[in-house]
Amino acid sequence: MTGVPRFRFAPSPTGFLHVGGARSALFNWIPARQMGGQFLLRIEDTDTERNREEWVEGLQVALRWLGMDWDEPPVRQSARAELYADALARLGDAGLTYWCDCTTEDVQRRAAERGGKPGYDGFCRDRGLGPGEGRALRFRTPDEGETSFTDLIRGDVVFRNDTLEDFIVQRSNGVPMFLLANAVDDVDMAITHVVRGEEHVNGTPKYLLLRQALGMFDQPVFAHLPVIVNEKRQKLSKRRDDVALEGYRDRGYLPEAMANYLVTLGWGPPDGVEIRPMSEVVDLFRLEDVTKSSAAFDVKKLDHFNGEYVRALPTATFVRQSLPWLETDAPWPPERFDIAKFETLAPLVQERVTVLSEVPAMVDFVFLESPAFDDAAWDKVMVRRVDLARPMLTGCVEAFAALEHWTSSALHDATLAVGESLDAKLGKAQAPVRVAVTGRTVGPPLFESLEVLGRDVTLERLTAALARLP
RNA sequence: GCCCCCAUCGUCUAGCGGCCUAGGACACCACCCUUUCAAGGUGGCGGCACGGGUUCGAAUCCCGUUGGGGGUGCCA
Repeated sequence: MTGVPRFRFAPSPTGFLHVGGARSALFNWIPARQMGGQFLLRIEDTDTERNREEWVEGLQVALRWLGMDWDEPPVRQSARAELYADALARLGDAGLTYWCDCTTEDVQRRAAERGGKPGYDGFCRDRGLGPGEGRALRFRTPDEGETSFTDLIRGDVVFRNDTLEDFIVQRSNGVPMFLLANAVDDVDMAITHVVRGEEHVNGTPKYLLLRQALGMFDQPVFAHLPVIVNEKRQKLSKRRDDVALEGYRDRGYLPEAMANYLVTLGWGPPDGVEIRPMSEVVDLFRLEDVTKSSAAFDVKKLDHFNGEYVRALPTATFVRQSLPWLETDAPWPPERFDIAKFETLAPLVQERVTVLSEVPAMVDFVFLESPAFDDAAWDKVMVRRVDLARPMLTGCVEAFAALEHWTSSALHDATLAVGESLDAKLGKAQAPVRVAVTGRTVGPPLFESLEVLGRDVTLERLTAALARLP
């Protein structure tokens, strides 16, 4: 293999990019960048009934979001029919294909009759059928010998050719099948490294046979990645599992955190430092080091990564990144949002969220007309401890009103003093004030929050809460 | 059924015959810090699936068992 290494990610646009696909893309992009090679995109959209144009765009948006770029315009299989037709003609001329009019039902029935073994039995191999309605083209696999390849992750993999059934290369509607298009394109695109999910291992000998039949005897370097599974150890499924990358983006996961986490699924850096910039991963990564066993997608760990990345953000960036959750679909009327107030609280909020979608709930008390009271919080602090809540609130109304300077430290001291007069430590004493003003028992530091809120609103809320006390 | 593959804490991993009394991370528990909650700090719990070999010595090599996964489409 000469020239620069060429990797490719070849998704089928049948849905959102899912985490497994994203990791496959990453495991192509990373070594490509490390080796100074190229990373290419190929849209495998031969099955027109299942493809949708919006997914094609969505795939690219998601890939870019994760920080990947590609070196040539994406190749669209739907636009390369002549290439496949030509390859098919060559296979036909070489006598390596034949027409078959068996339906799926025929094949299954015969398989059941001879002992429940699925797979095509070569029924039409020597019937000499010509093209026609309802007839698909099959590739004649060798009856003897074996086909093998070397896999960076799995080592040598060998298949006996007689275990390979004659497979379809062109459907009866004239559209070429995956394996054919895949093989033709990899040759045409001069792909040197095929990195993909382990679900493709069984198809690899067929792919290789096709390449050979087309005159390409050099093999690409293979790396079949272990599948990503759910907590029940099953392959991640679009229907069953939460796998859409867009979903994570919409919940406020940062792309850097997502990409970083994905990379730790099946691979670990030699020094054990998992959270690190992608540039370092590019330096350290080796396909040979990828694990052979499947890895479970662990949202808890992803959350941890994301929290780390969120906290590492410069505050200004955190503010900017949070804006989508604050300006649209926020629980308050848009005109009540005040970015200056948010900026003041931002550093405190930043330390307390793991995903950006949690930001609004952290600051909603600032922008809501009146706080959104949490029933459990109200009951716990205001009802069950009304003995403390009433004098606390009463004392704070008076003390806060008398404050010379409306600052967090002055508010702290005043609250502390009121609490001490009631023999309550600050931890207990601040609770009724917090619930009265924010509606919750948890949130950003209280006195900074009150400072941002202002004296008028604070006193108003304390008074209102007092009136609601049982 | 057949084909391919896998097997270290609950999870992600390090380990490539002696450095392993098996290391790290997430989660969990405890404590510290503390105006709530986080964050942070300290400590703890917890694993080489099993059985045979090979070897002076095995988590590491070989075989088997068991368990698990992927594939088996006129999807990709």
